[in-house]
Amino acid sequence: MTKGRVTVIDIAKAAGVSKSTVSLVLQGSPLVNDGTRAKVNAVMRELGYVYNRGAANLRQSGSKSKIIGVVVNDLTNGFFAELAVGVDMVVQSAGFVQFLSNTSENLDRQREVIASMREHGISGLILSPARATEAADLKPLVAAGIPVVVAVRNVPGAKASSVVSDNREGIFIGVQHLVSLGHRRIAFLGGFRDTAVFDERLAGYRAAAAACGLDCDEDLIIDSPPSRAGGAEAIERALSIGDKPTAAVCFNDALAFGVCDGLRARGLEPGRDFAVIGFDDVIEAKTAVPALTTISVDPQGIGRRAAQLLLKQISAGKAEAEAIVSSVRLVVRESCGAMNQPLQERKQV
Amino acid sequence: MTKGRVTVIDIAKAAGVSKSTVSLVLQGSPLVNDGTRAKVNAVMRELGYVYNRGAANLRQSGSKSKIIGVVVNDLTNGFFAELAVGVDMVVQSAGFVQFLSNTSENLDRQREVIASMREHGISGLILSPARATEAADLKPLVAAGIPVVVAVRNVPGAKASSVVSDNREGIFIGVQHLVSLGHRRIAFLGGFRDTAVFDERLAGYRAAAAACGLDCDEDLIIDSPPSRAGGAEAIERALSIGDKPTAAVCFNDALAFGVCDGLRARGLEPGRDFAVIGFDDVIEAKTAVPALTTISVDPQGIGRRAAQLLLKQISAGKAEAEAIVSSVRLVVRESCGAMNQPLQERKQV
DNA sequence: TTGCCAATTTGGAACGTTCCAATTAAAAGC
DNA sequence: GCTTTTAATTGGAACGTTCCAAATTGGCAA
Repeated sequence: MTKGRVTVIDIAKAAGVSKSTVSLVLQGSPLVNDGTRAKVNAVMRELGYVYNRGAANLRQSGSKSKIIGVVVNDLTNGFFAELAVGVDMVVQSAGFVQFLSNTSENLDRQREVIASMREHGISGLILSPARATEAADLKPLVAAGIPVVVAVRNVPGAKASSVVSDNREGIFIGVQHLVSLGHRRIAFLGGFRDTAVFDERLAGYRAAAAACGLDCDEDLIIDSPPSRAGGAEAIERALSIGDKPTAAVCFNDALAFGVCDGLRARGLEPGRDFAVIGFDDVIEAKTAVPALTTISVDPQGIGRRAAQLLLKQISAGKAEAEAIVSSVRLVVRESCGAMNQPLQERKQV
Repeated sequence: MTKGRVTVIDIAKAAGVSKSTVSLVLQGSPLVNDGTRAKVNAVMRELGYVYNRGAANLRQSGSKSKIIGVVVNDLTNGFFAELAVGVDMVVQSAGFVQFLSNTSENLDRQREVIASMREHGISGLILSPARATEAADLKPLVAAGIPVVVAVRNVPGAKASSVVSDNREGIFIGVQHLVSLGHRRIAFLGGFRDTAVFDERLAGYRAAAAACGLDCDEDLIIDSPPSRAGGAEAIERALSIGDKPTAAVCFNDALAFGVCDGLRARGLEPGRDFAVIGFDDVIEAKTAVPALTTISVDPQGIGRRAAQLLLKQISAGKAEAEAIVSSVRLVVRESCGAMNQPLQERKQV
């Protein structure tokens, strides 16, 4: 209840030392005598001192702010929430705090948020970019020597590190699984064609088709918004072509649910009459009916790895960009129809 | 690519004015001549100036930091993620940024995180407290005159504002609904007895029982961890008593799912042989089988309100504590059995 | 001319820390 | 006893901003 806040000078006065000594104690310097250190610490506790990081950052004007920025495109989505949690885990235990903001896929907001974080002197940024983010959006950051790690979605051309899941491989094993269940006409449904993730997943589809000797009919590749509604729309189009598919790999789980809706609207039961595979393994995937077969990625793991990479770059001063791909795995549930097969066949999967 | 970062003094030199003038421009003061302002702004853009909020905060040593801290107990849980998003929405549009951290229900971590936020000079805190948080944990904050709003869970005895959902009313209407479906033996399952939320919900249960003329048998009140496993355990105990219940209101949705598991393990089908009502309306509630009848609360709305309240208190300098209760509503789905009833009866619900 | 007013602008002194060079105190070497 | 070494401490100058009181304009009435 003194006038203002209690500063290092107040501590110094009360402990009978100089402010410099108090500062040394604060930084855990070995130069200071144990007795003095104890005394100073005692006084600090007594007076209820709280460290002013702002002032400290000002002086040691560098990347020592102990703040790392985290910007995600959709925190409502459990996937990205998990990502943020993963980041928080490693960031917190390294004594940093995280500035977290949500852009809701809005590029302008993303710019604002990043600018604001710069003003606050973040020492690094982890970004799960909003759709259509360009390298130019990250340019000022990297130019200022602030390490940036993009996660989940790549930003083409950006000179930043990245941690993304193995999109190509994921769709590849999905298609492979469907082929092993006897499907030959397999559609690739959903997603925006102008995104890097789409490209990678489509590449996986093409590679699998080639590997399994399927003819890769362009009619079977259908883009649409990666949402539930987009899924219903996509399956509608897929079933309107001449030589109909009997199975589909979907851009993500939300879209796969929409595909299930669309199938039912046509009187087809997903998992029995048509095989569906999603991507992401969101939390609802296992409780939905039918339970969704999907490609599981580990968002929390991606978050952790992104944070580790960022911290490494921060402490290294300046490291060159590094790209990590996080592996994925197929989770077989009901929507692919595998559960309908006789047991001896299922064991082969 | 000059030596260090570009400061207000660099701008002043380049624009041929004094640093004070630049500062005035920065703050949008009406004192400065339009021509000068334009000139300064141009130079700032040209030199790539970035505002140093840390330095500013240092001078105007007050609650002007434009940072608000948000601490949630479990970001993995979609409920709290939504809360954070709600907060972010209003906080961002007020020109603040949010420091978000996750405590994972860990009290020590919560303390660390709050301390860290204080060091960074947050101008307010929104806290969804970890279990067993005590008023003492918030004491230093409020003593320092930092506005605090607790959300979702109340902290008994804390001199802080709060935004919580109407727990009492929620369980009340849940029980009432079950009674309207003909149930007389209704259990209250799950939750930790030492929490404020438990008390409120139990009070709702008791009030509804009294209002509907049920005999409120203490055997029907069973506490357990509010998790899926805890639900299975709770229903097990509930069905082992002499005069078995035919329905249950559950502490939350996760627990309700566990109750469904436990019922099935006993050969009972939830929704047909036993009515189950959850609380929270998590995202899986509508896709589960049977779809869960539950009390819907609006976490994003709570977040928004909490943020608005906090901002109000920040700008007001010092306002006294205020308590907001956020209303809830019953979402009737399948697990309560209402869908099995003839249509004319359902309309009464 | 002189004085006065409004409109702009400005130099320093903060803010709370860290860092540097310099100082002091005590111990050690000759 | 005198220098040298080591250990511990210290004052003052930064850091980049805001704020205050004061100064500089130009116009305009007396």
